[in-house]
Formats: sequence, C-alpha cells, structure tokens
Amino acid sequence: MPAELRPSQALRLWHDVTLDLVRDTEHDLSARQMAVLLTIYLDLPPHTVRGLAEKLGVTKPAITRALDTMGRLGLVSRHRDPADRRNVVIQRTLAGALAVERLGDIVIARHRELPL
Amino acid sequence: MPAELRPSQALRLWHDVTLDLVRDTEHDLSARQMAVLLTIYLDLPPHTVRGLAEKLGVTKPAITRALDTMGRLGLVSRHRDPADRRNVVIQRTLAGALAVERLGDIVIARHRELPL
DNA sequence: GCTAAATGGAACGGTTCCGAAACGAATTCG
DNA sequence: CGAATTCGTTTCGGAACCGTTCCATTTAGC
Repeated sequence: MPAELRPSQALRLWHDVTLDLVRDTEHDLSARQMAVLLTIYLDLPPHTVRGLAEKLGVTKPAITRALDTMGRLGLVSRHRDPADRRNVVIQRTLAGALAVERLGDIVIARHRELPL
Repeated sequence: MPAELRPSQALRLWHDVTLDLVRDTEHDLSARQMAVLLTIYLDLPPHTVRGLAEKLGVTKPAITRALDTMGRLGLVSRHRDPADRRNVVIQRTLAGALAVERLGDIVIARHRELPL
C-alpha cells in the first residue's frame, strides 16, 4: 500500500487528472461510462449488462446506452453468449485497452508530480 | 511526494473513486463541472468566467452553464466585481467546501485501501 | 463625448443522456 | 406443451449539455 495521501494532495490529484481528461477531447466519457469501462478492464470476466448494472447501481438501459456509445468508439465489443443466448458478454478491445492504459499513465504522472 | 503508483493501482484507484461518485447520486457532476469546482477550490482566487474557460480549454458559455448548475446546487456563488463591473467573481460556499472535502475523503480512503 | 474592445450571459438548434415502461427472444419450470 | 421468468434492447417524453452566434453592459482609448 502506498504512503498515505494528504487531503490537499488527494484533491490536487483528482483535479489534475480530471483537467487532463477534459482538455483531451477524445475522452469525453461520462463518469458512468468511465466506471463501466474500468470495471470491464479491471474486474474478472465475464461481464454482462445485468451484472454491470448491479455493480454500478444504475438501470439496465443505462448500461446498454453506455455500451452503445463505447462500442461506437471501439472501446468494447458485445457478443451473444452461445451457452445462454439471452446473455450478452462484453469483451475488451485493443483500442479500449490502450485508452485504459493511457488513463493509467495520466494518473501515475499526476501522482508523481504531486507537491510535498 | 508519495511513493510511485503502479499502473494497476492507479487504475484501481480511479475506478473505485469513480464508482463511489456514480453510486452517490448527489455527485452527478460532469467531468467539466468537476474540473471547474476543483479549480475554484484549489487555485488562488479571484476566478472569472474567462479565466476558467481558458484554464479548462472550453468556451465561455460552457463555464456559464456549469456555474448555473453548480450555483443551483449551492456549490458556488457569483458576484459582480465592484472594481470592474464587467467581471464576475466566482466565490466559494460552505456547501461547496463540504462537497470538495468529501471528495478528498473518498480519494484518500480508496487510496489507503489499494492492494499491494 | 464617442468609438472600440472586453466581459458575461441569453437564444437557438442539435445531440446525448435519463428512468419508466413495453417488447422480443430465449430459457426454465410446472 | 404452455406459462412464467430472465435478459437485453427499444421506445417515449423530458431534462441537461454542447458550440455558435448575438446582445447588453461596462471599460478603455482617442
């Protein structure tokens, strides 16, 4: 576990990374979409619409729409589950992995630059 | 400066805090509004619409609307500058300070819980 | 004084998102 | 088999946000 963050450092970190995301027009994902994206790329598969909706505490259509948008951006892909064809399995993509990796780089860089 | 974050830790931190914000319906601020709020509460005053627009790299009306929304939520207040009455000075509020403080607490808590 | 520049805001049209409700397809259960 | 359940999606009306453009007010320059 890293060393404890002080309040001013925690807020500065959140501010700096958020500012980077706002300025980088490519990443205009909402908080909800961000949570969906990171859950898919950090938690163990398989991921379903229903599972994501429960994990985030939002309705199913909200997840469907978030996946629509992120699918259009190429960040995730959807596939019918052959075993139970009611289910849709959400899968990772190369572009999504790169976007997540880039976010990680931003957080690390901004964290490294935090003042004492 | 805190110890270096590893990529998996940086992404987990961003995911966990974002998830807290999504689940806490009160904080349905967009990334842009979040950046405005934190800039106001972290950077030195005075803050103007034009200055914020430049700092965030967005248009003036976007800042005006963000301030409208956040003013409605009681997170900031606006005042005409008596010295130059063209300017509007954005000021902090008690509710805004509390909201920012709560965000800091979330970031610190999620950071503290990061796995090795 | 009078024009020119600067500032914040309002109006407009378009896009996106929301939750609730309804729906089609697939599966399970009686 | 037939009814009930599950799952993801679509539809609907409403709300929020976007950038562009234009405007009222105020200040600065001549």
